[in-house]
Amino acid sequence: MASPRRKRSDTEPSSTGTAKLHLTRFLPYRVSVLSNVVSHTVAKLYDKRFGITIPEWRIIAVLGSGETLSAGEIAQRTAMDKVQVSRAISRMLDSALILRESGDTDRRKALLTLTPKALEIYAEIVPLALAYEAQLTSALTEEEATQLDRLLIKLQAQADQLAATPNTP
Amino acid sequence: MASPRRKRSDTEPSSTGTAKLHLTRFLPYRVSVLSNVVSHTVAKLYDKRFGITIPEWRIIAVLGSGETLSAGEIAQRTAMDKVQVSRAISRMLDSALILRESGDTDRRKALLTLTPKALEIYAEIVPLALAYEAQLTSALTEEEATQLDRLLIKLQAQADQLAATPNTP
DNA sequence: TGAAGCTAGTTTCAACTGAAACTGTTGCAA
DNA sequence: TTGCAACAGTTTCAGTTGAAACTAGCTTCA
Repeated sequence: MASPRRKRSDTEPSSTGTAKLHLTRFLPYRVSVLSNVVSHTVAKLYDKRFGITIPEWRIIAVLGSGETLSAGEIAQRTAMDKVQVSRAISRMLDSALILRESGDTDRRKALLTLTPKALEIYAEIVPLALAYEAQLTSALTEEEATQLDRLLIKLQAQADQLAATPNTP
Repeated sequence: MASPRRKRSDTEPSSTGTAKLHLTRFLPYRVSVLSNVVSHTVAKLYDKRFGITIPEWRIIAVLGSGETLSAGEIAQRTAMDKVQVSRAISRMLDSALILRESGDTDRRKALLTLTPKALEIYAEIVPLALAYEAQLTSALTEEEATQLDRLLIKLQAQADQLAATPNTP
């Protein structure tokens, strides 16, 4: 493998002082494009066969083990905001995918459980989802898959931290 | 490093026939969450200081070198659809960030160029964008960054192919 | 107690989105 | 030529989104 003397960076300070940027090498752009294609493909999978959206699928995914959670807990685990969760839940109530009963100790918290119908969907979707994931990673070696796992964890941690930082003054 | 005997997969065929899935280990979900955080952070960067959206920024990015492109070419290079591009352009015309003149040879194609004002924004944003990218990858070693690059390319290629495949019959 | 301030979840509003329909332009073929 | 399919870009429509305001229930502490 030829190894370039120095990693060719996007930065090109150039005598004029104007740095250049190639979108196709810009990490945020690349991640966004990848995410779009993947989400779109996966959404088609869910929607076509079961008529559910990604937020609904995520809720089914976290409740799929039979657990009972509040809307807030679902929001945390699915990385969605509470508005999104609220709306997905109301759709799922309409389509009888979820049961809601208010808690005894705290009546603000609604306890949410999947209906048998939703559990069936879960049981059907999971293999499809995993099959897609397997196909996606089939282009990688076992070692690369492990690397990917580690890199994603690191990037996510760093992205979270940078997002939390108010603003580089 | 302890190496697990076998990669612990999400699949859990289990005697009942119901596979399980942990959202937090599901690649499409992970990529989506990462993309959201990153995009959100970056959008704040653009929006706060320059009042532009991500589509507008992308257009500025591809035209930033001074090139003249048609809307269709912009759509291709930015991975946005033509509707998104059309709308971004009309906003940019309003805010005097872009110039449009119809081509001589084909009057359907509008030739688009950035105004000096937009070029200034470009010159200001690029360092900020690159700084963010640098911070994001600062958690990685040089080698890891190279791996990431390779993995993203592979994943994108595979995702594109799977998206193109009509439907696994 | 009970006023003030949390927290959980919902609603509202204005902006954004994608798919499909549409307008105008070009190229090709009869 | 004219007629028609293909193409570039725009508009429409119906739905989705996120931020902020709001309602309702809980907690604290004077």
